[in-house]
Amino acid sequence: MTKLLNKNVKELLASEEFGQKVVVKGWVRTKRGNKNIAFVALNDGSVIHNIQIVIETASFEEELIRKITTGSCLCVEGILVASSGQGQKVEIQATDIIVYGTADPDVYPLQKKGHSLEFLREIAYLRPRTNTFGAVLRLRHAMSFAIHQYFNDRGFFYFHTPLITASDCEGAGAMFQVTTLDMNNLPLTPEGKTDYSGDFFGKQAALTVSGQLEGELGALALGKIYTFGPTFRAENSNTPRHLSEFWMIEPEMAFYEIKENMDLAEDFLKYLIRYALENYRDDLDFLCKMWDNELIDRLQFVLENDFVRLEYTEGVKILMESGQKFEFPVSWGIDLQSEHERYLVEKHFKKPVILTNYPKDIKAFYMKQNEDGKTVRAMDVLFPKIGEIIGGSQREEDYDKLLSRVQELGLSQESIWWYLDTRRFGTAPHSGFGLGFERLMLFITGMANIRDVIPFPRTPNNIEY
RNA sequence: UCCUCGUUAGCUCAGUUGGUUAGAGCACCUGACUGUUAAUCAGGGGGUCCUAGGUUCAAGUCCUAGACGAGGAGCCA
Repeated sequence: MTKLLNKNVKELLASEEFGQKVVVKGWVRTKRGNKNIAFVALNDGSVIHNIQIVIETASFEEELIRKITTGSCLCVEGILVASSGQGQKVEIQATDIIVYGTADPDVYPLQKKGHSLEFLREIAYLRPRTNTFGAVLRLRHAMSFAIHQYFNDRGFFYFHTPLITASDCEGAGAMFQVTTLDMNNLPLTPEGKTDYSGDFFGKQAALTVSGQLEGELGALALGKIYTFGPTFRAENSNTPRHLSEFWMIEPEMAFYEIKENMDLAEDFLKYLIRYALENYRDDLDFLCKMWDNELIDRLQFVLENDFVRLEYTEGVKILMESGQKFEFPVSWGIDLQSEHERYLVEKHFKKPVILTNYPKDIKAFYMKQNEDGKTVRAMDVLFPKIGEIIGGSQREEDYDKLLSRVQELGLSQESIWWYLDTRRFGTAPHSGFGLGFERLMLFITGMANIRDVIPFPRTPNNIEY
């Protein structure tokens, strides 16, 4: 029995076992040639590059060769040889070909020439087969893996927070309701409101908008934890930076103060960038060439430079003294607009900026209050091109301070009694932050629209695939 | 949700002050070419000009409404 080398395209391209009999399976990107010889560029998703299959047409049925069109799927048996052509080092001289699946050229939407990203979004079920999405999706995997690796190596535990939560919890944005009630015949309370007592959970429930509050419980038991899971926002946001369903990484650390929190955020982001550059350079080079010529330089730059650490008050001062005309005027106490963040990051410092100590009135109730009575220990990491990539803070661990803040803001104590209780039982200083995974992917890939860094984007009015 | 722009062949787009039968490149099909590199060359087929109304002798072109898409803003990650 002949020994067959069953390797993927990535492995075959790196192989030098010329003369070896091999089998390769994949999808046809292009076919070209003439009456006597055909060249097929075959890709199996393992790597951005294709392997060239050389077909002496005389050795095969004409009908078989006709079936080999862009998008069709093949199993090719052949000999791995050094290429006599210019474009590649190795190629496969085909001896046997099975067409697993044809792709009728009249109706197959993907062509071997360029498509717009907007068009590819309309055929999201096929776009993973393109070079661009192959690269993006391999990098998406790489970043997922590197995130687990980073935290695992540093003693963090992966902590699973619930996706379905009681809905009247505080926090960001509108929520998607989860119910098994008959929407066409809702039970009503005597006051005429929906009666949830007969609903699946016996009360109103929704998809989570953040795992942070539960994550804090984990940190106050296991020390250092991180979450990495989907979150859901029912906001009607139509921008290149927002999704209705996105993935978030939320580390939470007992005994970390804001400074250590910042150090972790910076080290973490640099680790991920370095991981991509060192392990997925081919995909980055492709994306750099095709979509964003400054991608590699920008990644290198962020990697090599310290992030600027700046207090909100200082930032506001810089903005007010800048002489720059802003659409929204700057004064102490305002929430910074995109234009302000962009000015600080892209014009003034030309580096990533970590902005800290925001006015308490524009930040969440759980952030640790500073002694000045005006600010809280929040930190936002601002990146060039995409703006806020991380938001985090040291958490308020003092029960009375936290409770008074909850009351000030008129939040419902009943729904987060368990969260407040952590400050009654063995409370500890702790900190954490949230990283939007797709925001990270925008930065890593250089893609401009967040719908192009997730396989199946969920946005208002978009749920076909 | 607000503002701006857009929607013409499978894809990317052109289409002049409203005027005869709506064009190009690529893709596809046919043919040519002994090794191509998003192959090349020649020929061919392919259109609900987003939808519905309206103005006009005449609408892809002007008006109104709607649908969809993109960019910016807000919300945020």
